[in-house]
Amino acid sequence: MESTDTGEQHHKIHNQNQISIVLASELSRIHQLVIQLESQIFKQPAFTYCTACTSTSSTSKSIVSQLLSSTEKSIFLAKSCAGLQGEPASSPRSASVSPRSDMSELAFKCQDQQDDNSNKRETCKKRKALPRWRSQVRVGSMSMGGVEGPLDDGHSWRKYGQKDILGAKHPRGYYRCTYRNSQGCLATKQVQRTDEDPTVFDVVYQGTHTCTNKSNPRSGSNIISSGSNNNIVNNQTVGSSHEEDYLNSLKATLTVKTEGLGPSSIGQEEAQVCNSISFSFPSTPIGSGHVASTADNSFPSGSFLPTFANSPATSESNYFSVSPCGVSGYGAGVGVGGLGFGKVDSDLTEVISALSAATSTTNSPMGVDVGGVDFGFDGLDFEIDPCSFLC
DNA sequence: GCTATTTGACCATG
DNA sequence: CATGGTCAAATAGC
Repeated sequence: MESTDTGEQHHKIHNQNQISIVLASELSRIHQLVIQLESQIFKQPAFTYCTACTSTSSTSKSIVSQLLSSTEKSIFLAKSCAGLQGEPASSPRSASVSPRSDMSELAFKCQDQQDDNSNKRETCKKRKALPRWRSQVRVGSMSMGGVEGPLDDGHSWRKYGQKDILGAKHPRGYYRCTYRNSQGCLATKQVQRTDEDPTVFDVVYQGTHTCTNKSNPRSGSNIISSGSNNNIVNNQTVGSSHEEDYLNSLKATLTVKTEGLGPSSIGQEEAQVCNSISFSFPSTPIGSGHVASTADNSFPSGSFLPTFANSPATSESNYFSVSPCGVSGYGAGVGVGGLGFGKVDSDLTEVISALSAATSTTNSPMGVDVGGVDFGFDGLDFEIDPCSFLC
């Protein structure tokens, strides 16, 4: 199998190097942007946070410092992957590749199991290898009808399950695209009411819409939180327009909170990263830690307008979130996600993919809003401002 | 009758 | 084994 793909692999490697070079360049840009952000932050008497945030400037300073450090590491890693500095550097995580990091493999495995196992289930229950991103949605806007008001994120969702989550007071609702069967749209989302604020829902989107049907987007909810995403693959175009809407909304009120974005692991702070996108790795299930929901099953089946605002920075999780922009196919798809660092460093690949997606938009006319970027390669937690993800 | 939701069970994963 | 994600039969609503 490998022998037959030699030429293709060479081509991939070549592309990988090129991409890595570009990545390094983009990371350098991020680095510069962080520096600019640093100067901007400390230029202002009071850094602007969302209402839910209470970070201190000292924390911000610390975070910026970490960002600078991490971006430098990222640049180094990218260059390493490009062969510019010899052996590719492996992230701390790369050594232990999550079994879920190789999604295409899972897909095949899934298929195999379908063949081997009984026909009890027609469909595979393996965790989906789809791009993910998280949003926190405030639905309590009185002017828009309150918590139970009609909400719509631009797509039709059908609830297919609900589950009580350990440690969460509120059950998590599982939704999939209404047009899953008719159009094969695999987009799903999980909705869970947050513990801190009953009007805030933590929405985790998985997969992107390939359906053409869209309901009329409403703007009743306030985007207060961030998107997160993992398993990034690039070139996603279909079905991402609503995410762009989110981002557009986001741009209007972008604020940043850097508290709690500390290095890896401890992460008990309920850092709410306003309008930032958090990157984590898929090796850890999402939302187990911070998606404390409060408790009520009344999830508007329809929709929430994901407001990229506060995402409980699941610093302990390996959740990798990024704007849906730039997210695309999966499995055999390549895109930047197919950077091809291969299984050797699939997690890193994801990071880089996301970063690439993020950095690809730093030239946005909107300017660069590097909300919170936590390139902690120790913990590999990334926080990137969604405004940078405009497609 | 059709479509959406609820809910218990099944299954993958760690 | 505990937990989370999904399925699908039962049920509800239009």
